[in-house]
Amino acid sequence: MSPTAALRLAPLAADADALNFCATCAFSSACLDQGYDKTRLNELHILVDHVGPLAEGTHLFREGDPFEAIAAVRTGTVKTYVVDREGRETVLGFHLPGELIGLSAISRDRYPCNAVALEPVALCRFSFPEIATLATRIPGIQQRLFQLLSEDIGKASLLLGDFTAEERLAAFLALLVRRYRRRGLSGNRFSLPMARTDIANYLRLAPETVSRLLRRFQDLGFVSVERRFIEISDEKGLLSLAVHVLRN
Amino acid sequence: MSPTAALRLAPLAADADALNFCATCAFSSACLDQGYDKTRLNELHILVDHVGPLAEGTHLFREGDPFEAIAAVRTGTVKTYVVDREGRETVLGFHLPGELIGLSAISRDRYPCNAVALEPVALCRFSFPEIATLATRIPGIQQRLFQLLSEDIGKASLLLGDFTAEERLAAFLALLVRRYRRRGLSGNRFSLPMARTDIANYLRLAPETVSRLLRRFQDLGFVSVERRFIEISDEKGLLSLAVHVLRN
DNA sequence: CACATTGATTGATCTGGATCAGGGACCAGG
DNA sequence: CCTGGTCCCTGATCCAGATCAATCAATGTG
Repeated sequence: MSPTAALRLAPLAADADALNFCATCAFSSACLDQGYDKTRLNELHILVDHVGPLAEGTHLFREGDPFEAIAAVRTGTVKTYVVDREGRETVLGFHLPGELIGLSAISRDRYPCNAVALEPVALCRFSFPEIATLATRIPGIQQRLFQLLSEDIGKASLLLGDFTAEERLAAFLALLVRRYRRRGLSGNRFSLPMARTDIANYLRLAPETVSRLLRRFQDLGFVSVERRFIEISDEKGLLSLAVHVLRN
Repeated sequence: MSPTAALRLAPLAADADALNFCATCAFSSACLDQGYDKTRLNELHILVDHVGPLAEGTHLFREGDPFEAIAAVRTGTVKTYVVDREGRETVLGFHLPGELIGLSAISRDRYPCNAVALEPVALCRFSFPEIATLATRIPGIQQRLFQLLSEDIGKASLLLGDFTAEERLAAFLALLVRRYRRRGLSGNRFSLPMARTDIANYLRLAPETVSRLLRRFQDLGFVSVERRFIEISDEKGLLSLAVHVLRN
């Protein structure tokens, strides 16, 4: 598969393995939660294409590519970003296992940004037209799609307000912990999949500022950082710095 | 109607007037565009509740209110915002005629923010559960809803990147022009419905900075500002300042 | 009318975080 | 082993925009 065509639609492969995984992914779990029968679940699974693993650095799509599919991250981390004409990069988000990519493309016919694997990535790919058609027959799917789209609207919270660098980075880390934990992964001890520069471009900071703040958080005893490895030793402390951003 | 319950569902009033207006609003225009027959259009219109006019300062909903309906602005301007525990306000957006409010509440059962009328406002209100049900029967409606939700995901573009105050304010004004024009309103000469403070809280600036920049834009000959009235005399000029933000 | 209130403007000063500059740690390839 | 290339860290300086402060214009209000 060519590097830039990971979300290009391929012949469907609804094998036992894909089916098994997809019982844990966003859509089919919506079905299971609501007790849909096996026949309907199969209707869903036939739409799912199991992609990857894709090597670090592989682009899932690039800005302007025709929109064909959305995807759920199965393993690994995906960065979405845009680049301005001066070559400066704005990171739009990081997508961890269990999270969706490509929702913002639904309203256009092209992807509005780039998506790249930060580490080896496996995906569940869904043809959007097909899943939308299915959604007209299975209300649970439609409802879940509305929910997922709506969730994404409010996602940028830590970037909206006029917060300090310290508040934004603390919130970023605290949210990472929460997101990993929600998916059953280790929340307090993990490897940051993205470079300092990526964090900086996401939080609108200089990479130097990210470095200095991580050092400060470590001096405060909230985390310990060793290259890309981070251990959250005082989550409460982090949350207390992030309280204005997270508002709870 | 009580001030804080403007989006509370009331007995449906699908009178001739509402029906006439709603031929211009987001959902029914989706139907008309796709040539749906009159029977189906009536199915849609029966769900629409025609609200207002609501006086300036009236809250359509407050953070934490139970989510019941989304709404399209018919006339006037609505500001959505959140307030942190120190009382500082973050403006999430301004909603002009033809634009939707409440989409970010779909994924929860409560509104995640406040919405207030900045000038007298008239709305089209839709019960979300009912329109979702209708969407399972009319694919055009479902598709339009997916589109509208998806559009909102990418909306925050001018707040994401690390742009200068000048770039953000120029982009804000240029987008206002574009949004008014799209709805057939005068794009080059209009009244800013929001206070300087609101613009500042939206763009993460101090109100003083907004004042100074408006003055600078005036000195550059791009606009002329007189209290809340603004005339865009050199749109190209504004766009040239905003080019990094708008990326086209 | 005088008087208070609210929003906008302008000037003076301060500062958080960017930028500039220099190293150091780690890894890959030869 | 060395060597070049990333990525990361740390210190010194600088500046865009915040903050502080004063004034002014417009709109009530009794």
